[in-house]
Amino acid sequence: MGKFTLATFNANSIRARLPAVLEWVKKQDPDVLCLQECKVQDKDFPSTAFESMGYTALYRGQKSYNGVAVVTRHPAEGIRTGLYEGMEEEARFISATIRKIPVVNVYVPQGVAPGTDKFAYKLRWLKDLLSHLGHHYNPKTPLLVAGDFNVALEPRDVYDPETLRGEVGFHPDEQTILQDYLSWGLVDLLRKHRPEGGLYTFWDYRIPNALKRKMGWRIDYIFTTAPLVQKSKNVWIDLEARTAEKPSDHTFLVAEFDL
DNA sequence: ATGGTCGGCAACCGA
Repeated sequence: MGKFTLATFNANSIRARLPAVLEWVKKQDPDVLCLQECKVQDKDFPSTAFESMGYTALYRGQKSYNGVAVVTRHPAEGIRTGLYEGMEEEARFISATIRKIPVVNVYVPQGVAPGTDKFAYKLRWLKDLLSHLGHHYNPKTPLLVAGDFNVALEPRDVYDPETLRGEVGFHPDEQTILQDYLSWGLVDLLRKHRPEGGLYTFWDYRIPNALKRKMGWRIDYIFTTAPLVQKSKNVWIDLEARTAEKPSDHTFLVAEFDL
């Protein structure tokens, strides 16, 4: 028995957010932090900042866009980058085994708008991620899948479901695929613990005072399989992290386990 | 009230 916490955060540039992320890590002391949209090439990733706090950073980035990282204070093995063979540079997928638990961290394509090539790519990416999970893992064994999925699954996951229905991020074609993740055996840990609406992890910068006006989306997830659902003690969205001087458009989602 | 995002990176693109 022992406490184990995993958090996920779309940083929208790890370099712009580094002081806030370091402060959060220092305060919350997570075992594992999954980051998305690091927006930094590997040679410039601020790994020493995490190392000085006793963590190891695993990362795959590219210039300007995307980029994922797993920050861990335990040894990691079996590190994989790239959902597709030969597409590691896309920098949307990183996985590693930590304390014998496979951890998969993803930044799902945003999709732009239904009907576009990028939307079709998003749907394919979501399907291929589930295929990847099915090929490599078993829902009867421990598995953690975290990240920015860029999809709100249900009406309670957005501020105005009637208006937003059919838009990118709240489209039935996206939701149908994400529902297949649940059918396969993944559990949306936030919803195991917190069924109420109004819980969001993303606020569009383009909507003024979106946080204050409660105009958010819940598009970040921590999924896990049955053996870890049993050991899941609590899940929360950390809104205090949004009070930073320059907040990301997302905030931290945290899951605590008793392993 | 005649404005209204952010980050990367160098003119806009992506979110």
